[in-house]
Amino acid sequence: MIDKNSHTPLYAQLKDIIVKKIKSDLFKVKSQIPTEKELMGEYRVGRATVRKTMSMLENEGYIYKKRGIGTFVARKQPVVGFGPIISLTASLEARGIETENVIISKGIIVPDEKLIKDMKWKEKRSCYQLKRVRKIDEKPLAIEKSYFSEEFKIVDDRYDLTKSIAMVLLEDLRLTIKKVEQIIVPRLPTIEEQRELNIGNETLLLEIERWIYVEGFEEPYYYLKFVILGEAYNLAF
Amino acid sequence: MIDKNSHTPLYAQLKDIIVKKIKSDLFKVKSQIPTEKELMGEYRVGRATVRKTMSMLENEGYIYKKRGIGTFVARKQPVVGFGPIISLTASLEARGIETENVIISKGIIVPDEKLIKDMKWKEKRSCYQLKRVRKIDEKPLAIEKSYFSEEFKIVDDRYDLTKSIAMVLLEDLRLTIKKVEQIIVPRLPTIEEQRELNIGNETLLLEIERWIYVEGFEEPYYYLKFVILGEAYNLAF
DNA sequence: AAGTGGTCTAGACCACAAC
DNA sequence: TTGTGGTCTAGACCACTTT
Repeated sequence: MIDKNSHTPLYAQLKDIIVKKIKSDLFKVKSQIPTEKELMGEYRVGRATVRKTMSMLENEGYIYKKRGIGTFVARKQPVVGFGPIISLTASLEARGIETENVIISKGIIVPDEKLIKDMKWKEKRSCYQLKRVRKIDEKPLAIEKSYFSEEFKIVDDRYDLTKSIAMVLLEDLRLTIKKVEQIIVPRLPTIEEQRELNIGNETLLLEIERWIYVEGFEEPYYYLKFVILGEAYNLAF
Repeated sequence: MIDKNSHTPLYAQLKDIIVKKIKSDLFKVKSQIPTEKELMGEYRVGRATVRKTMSMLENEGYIYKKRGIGTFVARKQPVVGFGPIISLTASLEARGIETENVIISKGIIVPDEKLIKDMKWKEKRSCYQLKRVRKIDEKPLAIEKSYFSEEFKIVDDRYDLTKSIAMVLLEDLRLTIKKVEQIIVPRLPTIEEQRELNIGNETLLLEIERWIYVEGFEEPYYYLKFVILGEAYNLAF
């Protein structure tokens, strides 16, 4: 199994072996994998080697550990954050990660000058606002604010506001997307964000603004602004 | 400095110390920090502890190592998760999809007025262009054109141009990303694209333009324009 | 040849969870 | 009490870079 004379480090060889076993369902999701001691014996390697392997697998999101209990398979694919194009919800779901959306506030507001400009609207009119917090395993991951034209507001009892707004746009309202603009800036959290995300003042965030234009409307139909934990992509959930 | 009776692990204490020294400019960016042996002596800890500390600092993007030379300060702030956002390669690889990059053309060009505008440059100067086709299982998936300032061109024999340019930016050139802008427009292919991607004239493409700004430069450092098969992604924003 | 980081082992003690 | 993962040490050999 492991070639000690190979130029490939033992931990890398061991990692490949474990990944293959996970992908082939020999090690099933949520089930326990052999203990460190067992792996040391089975593959004739030292504990540091086993732990290096496990550390890498944990960082990539394949496994998670329970102190005093053992090591378990998290999923068959490594974790990434959100893809370059698709939505956060979609890309997390595609990897078997369940996210929870908690609605903080919703309703019609009268935007101030700054918000009008941020939304790239040409004139002032009221709009519908939705604020949500995205959570994974009870841990807050992102804060999201969405804005729509009031005339296109999503009626609360007709649509599930805890689902992807994007899917509502495309599938339920049957709109055709004409253009998407997006700006991403890394920055430090505000006091409010520190509280809402339960983080310190030095944890880096990604601030993402997104404008979605649909057929038939000159101005952006949907403006989204959200902050997400910078290290979200390698969190081992 | 380090309290061996504390409940905080030694590697965590050491990490805090190093981070503070980096942030306070005691360890300056790009300068070498003490060797592992020196840190072992100065803080009276074992090598595994030093290496655990350094490994965490490296993962967070604070430091980088040069084999046989030493360890250096990369930046004063940790790196955030831009990889999956700006690198198609990274996000596909994370799903276990292996892609192949074929270089179509490369070299220095003199941009015309339109390209200058597209790149968001303020004045005319020559630039380095790289055109690649991304393939999965021999099937063309995307056509990609990258543009850099000529002065920052990636020297062919130093970097692997079939890899993710974004990762070269972040990891090899050790640049800090300040902002990413992106525009996505769904559209039908041109005749040329139909030929290059081997598709019909009704296959939907996504045209993606991306500007990456890095610390120290006002204008975009990197301009990318690519088209990708629409079916490659679910348009679920 | 000397110095650096990369890999690896053997062994120790600890905190935590379950029986 | 037993077994798990968490931390830590001392020491060894290696590959790589510079002198």
